[in-house]
Amino acid sequence: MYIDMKIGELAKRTNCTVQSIRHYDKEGLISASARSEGNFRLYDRSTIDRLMFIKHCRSLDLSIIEIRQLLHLSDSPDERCEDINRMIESHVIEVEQRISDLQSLRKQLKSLRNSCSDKRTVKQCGILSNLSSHGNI
Amino acid sequence: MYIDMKIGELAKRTNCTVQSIRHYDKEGLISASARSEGNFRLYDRSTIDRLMFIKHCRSLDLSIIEIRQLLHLSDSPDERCEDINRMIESHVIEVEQRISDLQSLRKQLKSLRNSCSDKRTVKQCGILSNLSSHGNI
DNA sequence: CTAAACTCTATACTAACAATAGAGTCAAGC
DNA sequence: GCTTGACTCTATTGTTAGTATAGAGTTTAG
Repeated sequence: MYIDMKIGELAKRTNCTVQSIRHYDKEGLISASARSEGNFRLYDRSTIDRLMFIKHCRSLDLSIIEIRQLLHLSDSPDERCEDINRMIESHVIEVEQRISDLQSLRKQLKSLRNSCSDKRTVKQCGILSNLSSHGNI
Repeated sequence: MYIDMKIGELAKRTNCTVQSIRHYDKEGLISASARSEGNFRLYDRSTIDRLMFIKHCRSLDLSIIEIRQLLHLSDSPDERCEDINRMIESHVIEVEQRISDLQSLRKQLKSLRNSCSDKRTVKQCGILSNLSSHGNI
């Protein structure tokens, strides 16, 4: 049951790179259950779950700091979970803000792109002249 | 006409910070027309335009490398401007990809947020248990 | 001439890793 | 037991576009 594995096997099983596991280790998100005589990290199976949790959070673009908080909270199962909700809520708001910034950016870029065709020279390029003007496009 | 100004005045006129101007200087996007006896950077007025151009590009999230290419191209006014068009085009595509990534992220976060209410404890928290499960939400 | 305001270079910091160097460890086969 | 190849270790550097310092030197107004 308590099979220890080295970092390479953990990496394969979780589809992480060895470096990022070491990184999470250094950041305190996971830790080796032991070290071999030669100082190799040895992990038990529960680390797989923990790492999958971390990967899932990262895929949602939660920061390492936020993940650390979540892992800390999950070690205090009787606390109220308002903090978790608040974190996710503010994360949603951030993401929505970034989406709307990017949408406005896309609009500007598209209008920029339409201001020139390939056949002109740089001197006549509508893109460059638009970028050079002080006002907005 | 050839009024030289020091970095602080240039910063005020362009609404850049002094540090970012020095940064652009180090990156080769702008350069001082001269130095004072005491080694202060002295800029002429045309640098204001150049800096506004840079700011405009940065507001469109063009990288410093891309801006350097644009500035280089605008020094070769007789070249064809395909490269400029291509750069903007691929930038649009990148931005659109990022938007769609973020939209899917928002969807996941919202569904996550709906999986728990404030009144529960961490132990019962739907968010944590969702993050812990291996599959997608 | 002094003091305040400004500027200089160089360095470290931000996020989340990836890449590398140089050294050491482990496991299998002979 | 020894070699060899695969693996792992720590530490350092790089990535982006700046921001924030430190400590020293310069300029300018009064």
